[in-house]
Amino acid sequence: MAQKPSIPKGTRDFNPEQVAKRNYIFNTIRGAFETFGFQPIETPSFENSDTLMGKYGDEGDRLIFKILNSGDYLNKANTDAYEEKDSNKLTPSISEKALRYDLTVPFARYVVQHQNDIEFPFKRYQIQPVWRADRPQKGRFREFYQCDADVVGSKSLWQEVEFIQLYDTVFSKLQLEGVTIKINNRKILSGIAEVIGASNKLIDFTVALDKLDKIGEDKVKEEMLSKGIAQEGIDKLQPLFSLSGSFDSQIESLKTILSTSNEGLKGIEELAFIDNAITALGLKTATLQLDVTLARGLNYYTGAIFEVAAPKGVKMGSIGGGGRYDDLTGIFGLKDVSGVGISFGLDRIYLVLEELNLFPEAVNKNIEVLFINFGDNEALFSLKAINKLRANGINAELYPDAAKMKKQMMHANKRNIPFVVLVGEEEINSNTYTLKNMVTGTQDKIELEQLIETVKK
RNA sequence: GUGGUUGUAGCUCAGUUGGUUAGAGCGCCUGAUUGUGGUUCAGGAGGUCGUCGGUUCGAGACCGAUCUUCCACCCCA
Repeated sequence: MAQKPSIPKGTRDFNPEQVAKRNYIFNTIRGAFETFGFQPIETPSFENSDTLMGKYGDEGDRLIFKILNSGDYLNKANTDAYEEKDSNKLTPSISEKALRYDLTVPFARYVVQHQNDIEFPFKRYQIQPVWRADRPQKGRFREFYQCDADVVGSKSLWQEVEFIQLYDTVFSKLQLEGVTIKINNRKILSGIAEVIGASNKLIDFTVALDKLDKIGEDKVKEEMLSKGIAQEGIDKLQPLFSLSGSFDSQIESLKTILSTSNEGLKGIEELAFIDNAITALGLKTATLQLDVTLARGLNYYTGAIFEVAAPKGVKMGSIGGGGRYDDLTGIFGLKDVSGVGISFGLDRIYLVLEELNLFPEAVNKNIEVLFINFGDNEALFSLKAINKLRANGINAELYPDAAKMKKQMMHANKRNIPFVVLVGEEEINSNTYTLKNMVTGTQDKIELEQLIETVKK
């Protein structure tokens, strides 16, 4: 009757080694967040559907996991929608809750709900799992962790500057050198759309533009044309496709292209400010790159847009993203609270570190000393010593059963425990301990203090 | 949501045009060795071939459905 157990597609179990590695990343990110002055909050795994639906676009709505109502949900279902087999119409009547899709929208909800208790500007960080009903593929899961840091209540561009430094700090600490922090600005994208007369098709326009390095110039033009953007408008984009070179020179070219758009010029000004600051401050290992084709999260970003690409040669989608949203809390009724934030994709960073072999050896907090169990008298004597080792910060344990010695040694070996201590009748009588080094295979009969010293090294 | 791909022992994989009791390496268990693991030697256990159904005298192999894996698209961390 035993059924073969399994877990849902796109989810994973983590063994002790994997958890240790994940914690290493979590701790690095958390440490950086805290030194930058962010404070932690947590929100529920699931929210009311109204809070999430409609915030991520149609595509986003499709990817939100809906939770079926409890009880006799069909009884209260929208019968018309049921008859018509209209899932979108039926869903709200049978599902009132949904799993968190990201950490930004729940944060906006949090800010609005607790606005009277929050001292602005409010810098919060949040490290929790999110869920998406996506088809899994490389670096894409249905359950994964996001590590977000956001500031609300300040329009200062110094925040953008700090976030770029935060990215640089975290990836440098993780020894992940050579990441590219791409930056763009929604205002520039709006400006370009305005210049080519496609203001009302901003999303279609940017989605197509975003694919430039993937499908090439011709295909991008094709897609724009098919979305109803006029040929003469597309012709005006020509200088954009050949845009290259340093941050500065791209800025200069953009000034020409966007000379007739006030909004576009504003975007350029913002980017120039950020770039000047970063140039003056310097980055440790990351590179800041202006990428006008970068178009993410347009359903709520209004200013800067960030995306972090793994070092060259690593095939992986973005390992971080973020941006400024001037009115995210507006949809929940709180106006004029500007926010800006970034996110780290833990699971993808993990894959990248694994691929590049960048996890430190020491992440695995293993037991260091195993005491062989020879019987109750010896066990009691051993535990007294173990208590002293533990008090000295040494991870030590006693094998629980007085099993065959071979079995106990084998256990130590399989767990990669570096030291084994043998305490039998002989040792008890002379108040000594036989310490065996499992790597070299050598062993010595020594006193407890000496044992502690040896293991500590 | 669209297209493709994968599934055989705990793990990595073989398995000829459908033909008897489905194999290997590694791992696991027992012993050589009752206070010594990692090496060696001897022996041993372990599979309803993802699941359900169909074709056939006969299916691990062929067909269908379904689940799962990985990949691309859409979108995204």
